[in-house]
Amino acid sequence: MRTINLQYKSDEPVIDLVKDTLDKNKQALVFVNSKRSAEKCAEDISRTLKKSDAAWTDLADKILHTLPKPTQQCSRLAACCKKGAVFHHAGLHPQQKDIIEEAFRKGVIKIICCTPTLAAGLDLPAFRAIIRDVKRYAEYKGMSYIPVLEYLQMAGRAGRPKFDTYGEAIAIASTESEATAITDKYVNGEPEEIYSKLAVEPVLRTYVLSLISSEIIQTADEIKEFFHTTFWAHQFKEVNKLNVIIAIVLETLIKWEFLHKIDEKYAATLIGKRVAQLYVDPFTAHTFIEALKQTNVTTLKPITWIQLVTNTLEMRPPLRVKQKEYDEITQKMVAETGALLYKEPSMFEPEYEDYLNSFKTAVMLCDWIEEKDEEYLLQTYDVRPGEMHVKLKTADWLMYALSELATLLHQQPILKEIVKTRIRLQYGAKEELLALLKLEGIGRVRARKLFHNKIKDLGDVRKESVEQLALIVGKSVAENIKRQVGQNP
DNA sequence: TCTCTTCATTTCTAGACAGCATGTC
DNA sequence: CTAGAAATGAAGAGA
Repeated sequence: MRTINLQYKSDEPVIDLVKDTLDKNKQALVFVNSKRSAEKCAEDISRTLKKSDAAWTDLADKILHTLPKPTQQCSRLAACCKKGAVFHHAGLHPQQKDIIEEAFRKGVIKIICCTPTLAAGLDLPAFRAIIRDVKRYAEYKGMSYIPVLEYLQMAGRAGRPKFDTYGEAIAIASTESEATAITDKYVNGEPEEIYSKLAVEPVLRTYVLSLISSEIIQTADEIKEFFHTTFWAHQFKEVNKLNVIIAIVLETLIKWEFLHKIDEKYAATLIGKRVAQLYVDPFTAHTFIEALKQTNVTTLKPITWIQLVTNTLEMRPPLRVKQKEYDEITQKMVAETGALLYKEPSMFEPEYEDYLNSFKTAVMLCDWIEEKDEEYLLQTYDVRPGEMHVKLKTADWLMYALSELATLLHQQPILKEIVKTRIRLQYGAKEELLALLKLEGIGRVRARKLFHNKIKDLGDVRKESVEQLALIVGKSVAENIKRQVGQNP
């Protein structure tokens, strides 16, 4: 440790440190514990910065125009960017993340306020890593200290090997006692043991099925042997417990008809093999199959399939139903109950809350396929573009799995509906646009424009002149889609 | 009396990853 | 099961 002499001494240590960093013409990452804090912190900092720069204005402009319509988040980010300080967290649109990361690497952007995302994933070194929060909210625990490993990752961002001979990792304590706690736990302490991801039962299920399906292992003994040699067993000292879990997993996989057992040898069934290939949690697959079997009794709507997908482990964490929304969401759920294949658990069951949360996620996705824009989703559901992106990706993957299972079960009419819903999710478009979306180079925005101009399907595209089309979607796109419908522009 | 500002009190919410899969009636 | 931001309420200043 070394002592830093700061010429600034306000009651806001982060800002003092940032100013000092800028005086030295260096860069800093400021780590905070929530997305909101990251945004606010960046705003607070940018407010104290007076300089402006053409490069920053250019970046801000790019940031503002990554989406067809900028969200409030976009504007805030752009405003900060004009002063050379930005925020970064999982809610940002992937393109905006790229812009920021690149600008920081080039040294254009000097300050990033971020959540721990930035420390774990990519390699973005800075002269200073300012760790403002060493505590973070954890459910049932309140504010609690983050793992040592995470601290080390953040601290490890300090120092740019090519530019600096050293780096500074600075943790901020608000009291003396907190300062000693930080020193003991993080600076002098040992990182806690990492436990393998296999520890989670769903993952074990998936692995067991996949190993048996690919005939790598077949007998119970081989299975045990396999897992005992893994990293997981190494960490997880209780061998008996491991065996018990494996036994349970095998039993349930047989019950769900993904495995069968002949002469002490396990083998995957036809469906089991497909599930293994799809790489979804067998439990998810099982619930999908059960739902697909009983679809003839209900009214089927997009929300039917969407809820099926949102109510899975893969889609965790779901959106959270906020206090204010509670009544509204409950009412909606009652209204849609005829279209839902997972029925709600009793209000007194512990899973009721989870059920509502996943239902809210489903409702949000339904708004997306009704062509609501990102700003609306942000305001209404508090989903930011980046989180939306992740949700859509997993939802798409699960919808694919669902459609494959429907094929396997010979549910042709249902399959059609599922596929439609899947495409609508990919594009965020209403059903009426599906025909146009088949064209390459046409997404939700252009399809909507065309539709608005009475061009509603491929036949209409054929009938319309290139010149007319060009007025709507631009010359090159117009020529492109004309070619796609088999005409020479 | 009304509007705007400031300060105190209450209410509300809170990070993020990897893993992987195709073809359409 | 806590910290900090946002929302709300109450009090004060000025026209």
